Amino acid sequence: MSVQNPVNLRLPDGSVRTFDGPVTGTTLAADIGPGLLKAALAIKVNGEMWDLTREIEEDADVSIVTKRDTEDALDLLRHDCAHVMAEAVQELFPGTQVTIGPNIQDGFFYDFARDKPFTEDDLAVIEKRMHEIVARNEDITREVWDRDDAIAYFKKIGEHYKAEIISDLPEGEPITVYRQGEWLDLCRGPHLPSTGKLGDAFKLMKVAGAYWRGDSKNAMLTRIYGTCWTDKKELKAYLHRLEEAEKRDHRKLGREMDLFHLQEEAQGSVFWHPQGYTIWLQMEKYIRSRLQGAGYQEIKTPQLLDSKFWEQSGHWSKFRENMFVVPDEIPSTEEDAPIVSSDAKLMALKPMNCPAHVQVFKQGIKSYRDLPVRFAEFGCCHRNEAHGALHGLMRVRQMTQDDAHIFCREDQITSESVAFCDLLASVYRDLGFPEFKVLLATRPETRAGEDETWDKAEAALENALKETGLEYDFAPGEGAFYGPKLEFHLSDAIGRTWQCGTLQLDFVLPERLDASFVGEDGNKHRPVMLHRAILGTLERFIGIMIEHYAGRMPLWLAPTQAVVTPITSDADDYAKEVFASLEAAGLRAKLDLRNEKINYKVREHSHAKVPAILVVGGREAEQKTVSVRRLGSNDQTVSPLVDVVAALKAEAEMPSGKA
RNA sequence: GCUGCUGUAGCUCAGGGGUAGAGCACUCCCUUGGUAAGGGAGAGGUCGGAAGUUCAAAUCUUCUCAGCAGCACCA
Repeated sequence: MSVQNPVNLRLPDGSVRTFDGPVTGTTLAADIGPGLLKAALAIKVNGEMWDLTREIEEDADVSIVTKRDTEDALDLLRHDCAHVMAEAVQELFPGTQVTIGPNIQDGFFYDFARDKPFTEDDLAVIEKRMHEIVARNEDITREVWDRDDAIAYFKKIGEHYKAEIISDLPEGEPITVYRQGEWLDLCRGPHLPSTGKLGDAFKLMKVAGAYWRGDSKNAMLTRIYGTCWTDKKELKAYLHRLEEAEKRDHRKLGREMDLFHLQEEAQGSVFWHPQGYTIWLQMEKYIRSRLQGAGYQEIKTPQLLDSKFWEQSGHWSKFRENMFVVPDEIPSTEEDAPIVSSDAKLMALKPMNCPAHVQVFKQGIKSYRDLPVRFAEFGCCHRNEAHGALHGLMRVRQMTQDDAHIFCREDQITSESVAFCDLLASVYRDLGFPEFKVLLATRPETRAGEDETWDKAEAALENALKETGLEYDFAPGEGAFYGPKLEFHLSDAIGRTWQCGTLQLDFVLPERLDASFVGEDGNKHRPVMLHRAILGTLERFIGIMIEHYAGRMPLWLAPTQAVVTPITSDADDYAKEVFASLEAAGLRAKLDLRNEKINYKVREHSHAKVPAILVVGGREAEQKTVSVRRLGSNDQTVSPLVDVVAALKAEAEMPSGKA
C-alpha cells in the first residue's frame, strides 16, 4: 500500500474539503450534513456522474446529485428502475436472459430473451416485486472485472447476450458489474447507492417485441417499457399528459369530427368525407398560392407507368419492394381461368414523381436561360408499406405529396436552396409551426456518384443553410443514395417532432434519365435536380395539424366555420337571413333549425369544434345583431350582424406568408 | 413483415356453452326552451371471417382477416 495523499474536493460554492485519502461520495455527503446524505443519489466528479460508493482518489471539482438536479436524477432513477425491473423479472421468471435496458424519453425499457413473451398481466406481478425490492433496500455496489473472466462468467450463468455485449466492447474499456443484493448485471453505471432510493414513482407501461440489436434478421426479444419520475406527483402528471395526447389522436378526432375514415378493403388509403376534404382543399389552395408566388409551375403526371420506365429510373432495383405492380393485360373472364397470365407485361403505380418530372423537363430543348425550371405536382403516389407500419393518416399507402423538382445549374443550387428554406419557414409559420429543426443528412456508405461531387453537394447545402441563418445539425450517413438532403423537423403543440419537409440534391437521376440543357457555350450540360417538399404529404400533414390544434383548426381551415341557430323557432327567419349573409361573404356556414334547446345545440356544435356559434333570438332579430360564442370561450358577445360577418370574413382569410 | 393484445348495434362499452344488453347517436311524438345533454315512444346487431368440438357456440379449439402498441421500415 502506498502512502496516501490528501484529497481536496471543491464544492460548487467554491469551498474545499480535504480528506486524508481516497474518499467516497457518501463520506463527503455525510461530512457536509445528514440531510444531504439522505438526499444524495450520486456525485458528479469533474462533471462526470459517479456512484456514491466509488472512491475518489484525486483532487476534483465535485457536486452531490440529489432529486433537485432533475435531469441527472431522472437519468439515475430511470436506469436503476430498469435494473430493479430486471432483478424482479429474473426472480420471478428464472431462465430469462437480460440483454440491454437503456433510458429513453420519459422512462426506460429492458429487453429480455425468453421463450414465452411477457403479457400485460405479468406487468402487475413484476411491478409488485419491484416495490418489494425497493423495500428491501438492497445495497448497489460497483465492481471492475477482468474482461475474459466476465465473458466466462456470463456464459456460465447462461447470459449469452451479455457475454456477446462484453465481447463487442472495445479493448481497454473497463468492464463494470453492479451487484444489487443477490443479483448482478453488467452495466456502465452509475447507480444509486441502494434500491431504497428509487422510491415508488414508477410504473410499467407496456410490453412489445423488439429485435436484438434492432435488426429484423435477429431474434425477437420481449421488451418491457416503464416510466419513472422523482416523485408520485410527477408520475401522475406524466400519465395525465399521455391521456391528453390520446384525446388529440387524429384517428379519434377524425371520426368525431366526421373528417375521414379508413376501412379494411382499402388499407392505408383514406376515404375523405366532405368536412375533411374541405381542410384538404384549403391546404392545397394555400400551397398552390405560395408556390405560384415562388416561381413554380404546376404539372400533372401519370399514375401508371411501364416497368421499363422504372428500370431506367433505378426504382425497379432500389424501390420495387415498395411498389404496386399492375399487369397490363385484359383480365380473363373465363371461370376457373387465371385472371391474368403469368407473362403479362407489367406496369407500376408511381411511388414517386421525380422520374415523371424529368420526362416533362426533357420535352423540347432547354437553354441555360430557361433554368431554373420548377415543376410542382400534388402527386398522388402509392407505396406498398408494410402492414405493421400503417397508422391513420400518418402512414398510408396512397399519399399525395406537395412535391416539386427544381432543375437548375450548379451555380444556382445555393440560391435555390436558400429560396426554398425561406419559403418553407414562411409556410410553417403560416400553418402554426414556428419551431422547426434542420438536419443536414450527409453521404451514406452505399452511394452513387464521385466523392468530389458529394463534397460539392454537401458544401452547397451547408452554404445555403448558413445564408438562411437557420441553425442546423448533421445527420451523418443519412443522405439519400443519390445525394445529400436537408430534413426539416417541426415541433407540434405537445412537443413532438415530425419530419415533414425535405430538400434533396440529386446529380444522379438527370444522368440516368439523360436530362440536359444547352449551356452558354453551346454544349449539352446536365442540370442538377432538387427534390423538395414542404408538407411532405397532405395526408400526414393534415393528421399533424389535427393533433397540433386538437381539432380546433384556425378559421381559414375549419371545415364548418360558423353555425347559425335560433333560440326558438320564432327566430328561424332571422337565422336564415344571418346564414345567407355568411354564405354571401364566402364563409362555410351551417344553419341549425332543429327543435332542440339552445344548451343542447351549443354543446353539440362545441363538440364538433365549430369555431363560431351564432345564436339569434327575438332581441337579435329586432336589432339586427347576433350573439357570437367562440369555441373555447364560455361567454358570448352581441354585435351587429354586418360587423360579425366582416370580422369573420377577415379572420377566415387564407395566410399569405406576410404575417 | 415480426412479437403481443384486441375484434359484440353508427360510437363507447358490458355480458358470456342454451338462440344478445346499456348509454349516446338515429326515427317519431310532446316540449318554443337565451348559450355544453328537457321528456316519452320506437327502430337497429347473430356477436370480424372460415372450419372444428358439442344435443346446443357469440361464448371453447384451430386457422384466417383487420385494428391497436412496439419493433423493423419510413413522408
